[in-house]
Amino acid sequence: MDVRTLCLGVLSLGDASGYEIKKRLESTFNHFYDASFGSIYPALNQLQKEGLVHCETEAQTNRPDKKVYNLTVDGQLKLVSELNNMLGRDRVRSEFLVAMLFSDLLPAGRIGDMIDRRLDELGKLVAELENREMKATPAQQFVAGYGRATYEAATNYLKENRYLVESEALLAQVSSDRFEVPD
Amino acid sequence: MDVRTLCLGVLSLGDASGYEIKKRLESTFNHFYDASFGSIYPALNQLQKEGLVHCETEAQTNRPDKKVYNLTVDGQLKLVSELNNMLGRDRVRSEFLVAMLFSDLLPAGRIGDMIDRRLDELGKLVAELENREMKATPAQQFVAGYGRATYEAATNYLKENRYLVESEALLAQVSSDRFEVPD
DNA sequence: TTATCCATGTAAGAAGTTACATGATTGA
DNA sequence: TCAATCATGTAACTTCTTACATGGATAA
Repeated sequence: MDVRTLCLGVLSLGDASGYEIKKRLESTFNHFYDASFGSIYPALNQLQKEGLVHCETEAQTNRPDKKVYNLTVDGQLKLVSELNNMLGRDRVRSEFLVAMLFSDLLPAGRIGDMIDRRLDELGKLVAELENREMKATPAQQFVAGYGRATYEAATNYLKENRYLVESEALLAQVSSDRFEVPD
Repeated sequence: MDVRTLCLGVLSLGDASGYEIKKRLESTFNHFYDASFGSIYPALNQLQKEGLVHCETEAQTNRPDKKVYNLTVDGQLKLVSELNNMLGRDRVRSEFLVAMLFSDLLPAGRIGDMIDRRLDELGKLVAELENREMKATPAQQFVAGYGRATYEAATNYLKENRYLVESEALLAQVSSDRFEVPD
């Protein structure tokens, strides 16, 4: 999945400029995909060259012309074909889990802070997704609900199991076999 | 988080060669990080230049010498410092969710297949994590359990809500407003 | 008055993957 | 007989991010 396909997807929901595509990614794909302007603008130009999108320019005063893109028939077909080939596995990059894995190298208080921060983030994500589920098509509800379900599970898990990485007693046992504390 | 820090982390659990680091990533970090040989070997050489790891070469017959790495004191300090700065957000890349978001552009049967495949993958991940939780330190249990909790939540969610993207009736309503079916 | 919104684009750089080179041993 | 395991490394390539260029209008 590259930014080009992502743009085709957003455009299938309605015509948009590069700027608007970025905004819509933030509000709809937020929790499982994103892209910067530096990748979106070149992607759109390339899609246009390939005839997958069509562009109409609206003149504007005091700022660059707004270029509104829409899918061509070829673009629609391309999107469907890409969707059919989405067999890739999900990939997660979690600095939080890395830190937790090595929690015995950090002070217990620091771990507690990290978990609190994470719970806070999860709470915000859940609230946002709940809100999003209201004004959405069934497919959008499904995807937002999927995110909410996993975030809620993560929240509960953290609350119930944080003692595993915060207990000084457990930590001492393990870390004595690791780095020796210098004098 | 780059591959260099990942290598420092694995080495903090015990000395290892580049090859072994890859294997341990697969068995321990599998569900939230990975790296290829093409990034691990250069990372180790760079870490050695910086004095963060030390290397001992074991001669072998019929294959390249095995280079076993271990953390230096500087390496240990660097790892702790990196762990303290892990404030980055989790990022998920899910082709599955992208496909679901645009499910009204695909035949309902295809969506069903994708969900079945996904349930299968999730089942395998849960089984593997359950197994891993047995023979692990508290921190490793915590991280494996976190993964298991979210995968189980995803599994239940998919089973209970798949109708949202599989129902032909719902699909027809929505997609009639999107692409027109050509003759 | 400072930040954010709008609006597009380029260039340099970071960070990684894939594919290749080499090649014996072992298990299915 | 075919694939996987062990073992390191390089080079080409892909892909994306960050920072910059430009700059008025508007909201806090």
